[in-house]
Amino acid sequence: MALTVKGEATRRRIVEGAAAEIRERGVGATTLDDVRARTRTSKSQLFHYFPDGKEELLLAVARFEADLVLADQRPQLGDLTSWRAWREWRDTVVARYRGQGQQCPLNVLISQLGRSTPGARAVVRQLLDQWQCEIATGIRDMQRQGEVAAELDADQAAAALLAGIQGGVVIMLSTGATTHLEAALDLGVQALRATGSAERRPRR
Amino acid sequence: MALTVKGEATRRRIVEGAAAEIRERGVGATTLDDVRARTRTSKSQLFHYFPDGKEELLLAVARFEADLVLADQRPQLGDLTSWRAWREWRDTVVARYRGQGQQCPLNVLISQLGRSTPGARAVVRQLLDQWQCEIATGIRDMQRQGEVAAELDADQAAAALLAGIQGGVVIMLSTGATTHLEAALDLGVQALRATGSAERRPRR
DNA sequence: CTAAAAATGGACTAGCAAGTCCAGTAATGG
DNA sequence: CCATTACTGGACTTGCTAGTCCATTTTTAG
Repeated sequence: MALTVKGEATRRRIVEGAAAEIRERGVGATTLDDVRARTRTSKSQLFHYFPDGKEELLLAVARFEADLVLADQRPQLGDLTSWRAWREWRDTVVARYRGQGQQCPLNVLISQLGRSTPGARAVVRQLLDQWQCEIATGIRDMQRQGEVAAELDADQAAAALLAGIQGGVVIMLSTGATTHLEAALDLGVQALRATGSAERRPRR
Repeated sequence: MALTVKGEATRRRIVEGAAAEIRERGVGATTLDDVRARTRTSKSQLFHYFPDGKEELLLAVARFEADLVLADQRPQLGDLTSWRAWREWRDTVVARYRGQGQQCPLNVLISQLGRSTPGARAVVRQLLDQWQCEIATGIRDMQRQGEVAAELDADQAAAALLAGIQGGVVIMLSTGATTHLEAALDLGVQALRATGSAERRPRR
């Protein structure tokens, strides 16, 4: 079943429309008919491009959203090579999540899509993995520059930072404020910097 | 509509059964018939005790779960008056979430119930508020003892810690591991302690 | 140009889930 | 007691949603 140019475009339109619909109304409230109406397609088209129906479509949406989440942090994430870059990354993340409010790809993916099927869960795991890996790479770079203590476990620190971001976003969706997200990022980065400036007085 | 003793018991049975069902299968997959079967009740009983139907029942479940989340952290939370107590609290939280695996009241509340109605969202907000407040109280206590730097913003630190916990739990639900939760708690507490032992060299 | 493959439209089905209704049984209180 | 109120059982209705089916149009490739 090779896709023609037209078919490819239709398929993309369906995925993007479904993603938008889900962001606006939640996965539970989104029906295939909603997607159909929004993307100006017919039932048969939906099942033509996603033979396994809704489940397959949701998986495609999950992949789409996962790509978006990381893309939204480019180019800063992946180039955390100075405290200035860290600052810019922090600002980018905060601005992104403050701006989009309730319509959050990350939340849709992790809390809604990621719960349903093993496939979607794998997509989530891969996203988290990559995300954490890029943060850890940034930390190691700062260690190489002597800005962060060499003894510090970069993976653990990246894990904590990532957890703070996830939690900050989750909380934002309930409170509407980015306070917690900012606190987690600010204190997380601050803790990293502190290890560097304390180099002179090693504990052991 | 005053409740008799029997009525009270039935009502409670419904809420608890619904909560368990939702924890096991998710809110989206839980139907009133599931609850009915599990609690050995009839349709008319469900609507007798929750005239507004499913929505009202879900709100009751949300309140129930919110109480549980904090109760699970007692007595440590609310008595964070020594580093030993902090350590025990950390262990309690980790053990709880490691033990319950996918069946997580906190997640059900925040990610599933909290999305649906304004009422449920209010319940979530109140839970987070109280939680953060108790953490902040613990930090202030440590400040009074000189174990944490006095200049530190206790509310901001509590917010960051809370975000780390939320994120750690969310990540655990995708990965199955408590790595991130532990990293967030450990580094969070460690950062607090570090401010105390650095008292001698105030920055400004 | 023309057959095969891809894409599309939309009616139709089957099943499920929320909510309604009414009839009947316990409990309560004066 | 006995009338009123609370509680229970379960059949029934209504509406929606995923998924099916087939007829038709468009595109592709030889």
